[in-house]
Amino acid sequence: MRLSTKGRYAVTAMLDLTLHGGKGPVTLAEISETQGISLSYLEQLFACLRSKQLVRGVRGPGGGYYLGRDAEEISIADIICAVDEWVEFTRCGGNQDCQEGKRCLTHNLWDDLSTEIYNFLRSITLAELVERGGLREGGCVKDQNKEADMSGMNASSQVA
Amino acid sequence: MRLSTKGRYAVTAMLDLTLHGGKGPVTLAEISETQGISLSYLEQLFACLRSKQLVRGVRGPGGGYYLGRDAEEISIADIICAVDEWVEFTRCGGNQDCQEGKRCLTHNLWDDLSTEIYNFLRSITLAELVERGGLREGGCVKDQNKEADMSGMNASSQVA
DNA sequence: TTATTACCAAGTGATTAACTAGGTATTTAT
DNA sequence: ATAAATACCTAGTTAATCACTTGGTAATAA
Repeated sequence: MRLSTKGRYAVTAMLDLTLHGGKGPVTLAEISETQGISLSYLEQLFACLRSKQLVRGVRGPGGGYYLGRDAEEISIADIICAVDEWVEFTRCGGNQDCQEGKRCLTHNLWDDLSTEIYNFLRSITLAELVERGGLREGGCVKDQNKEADMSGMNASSQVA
Repeated sequence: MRLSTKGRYAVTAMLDLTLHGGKGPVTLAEISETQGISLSYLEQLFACLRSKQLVRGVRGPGGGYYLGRDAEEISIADIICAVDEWVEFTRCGGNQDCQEGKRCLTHNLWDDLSTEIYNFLRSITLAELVERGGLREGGCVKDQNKEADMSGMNASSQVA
């Protein structure tokens, strides 16, 4: 799993699309203006999203983009995987041709972690994000100061 | 939150350190050999880890690295944050000087998501990874077929 | 004293991020 | 039929980052 600013741009743009998509298609020019992302860069991101059927483009005046399917059926993982390549990390290429069991162990551990993160991101849909106006409802952590928040304590948010 | 191959290298190296750290310090040369990471690159990663007190170096023959504190008290988030800079994404710089409420909304949504991912990674310690020999079996998410699971993402496994 | 290790700094080629420039194709409005 | 607005496409470009190489210095056990 790769999680970079590129993926954030895509998620943010898709959130914008979800929020404004009710009143007809949304143009990239609008998203560019609202989110402060260059138009051509958005075009590139949306080319990726379109190839995965996450968005649907309508040409001509009055055109723009719709979500490719319901916001309930688009996960954050879908979006990030569409624009950020899934890079394979292990040297043994997924095969079990490692020299030592130890080496395979660490590889497997990472693979599991990677899968765990993926499943977590897949469990969050655009619809949920918009419905709840955020992820923290009720007991979740409030993080006004991120630095202070990281320095201590456990605030385990229960995940799926 | 930034999650790249650099962070994976660091996590893998720390896992190696946790696994072999019981019998005295572990040299970077050993990790380099076992994990297939260049020695000098490891040195750079461990300089970051050391500055955050996640590892402790011992010089001289017979030297190497220890974990900076108990494996129970080192989270994946600690490791990734040590080597991958936390890049601020939003344009308004965390301030509330956005033009529209809508824009702030998407920003907040992303911030919440980012925090959620961070909390998730913070909830997983090195000790847990090693104890359980992986993340599956019982804990967070049900066991599943990984291949079928990842069919949604572009699994272009190009290996260096 | 010597070998072994951590530690440090500078540089390199390849890749990526984010953007710019300049198009073509399709559709609506006039 | 024409013009404007939009998606869609290709090829750059600058800066940053990745993973690594080179070539050291400092501390310490044998």
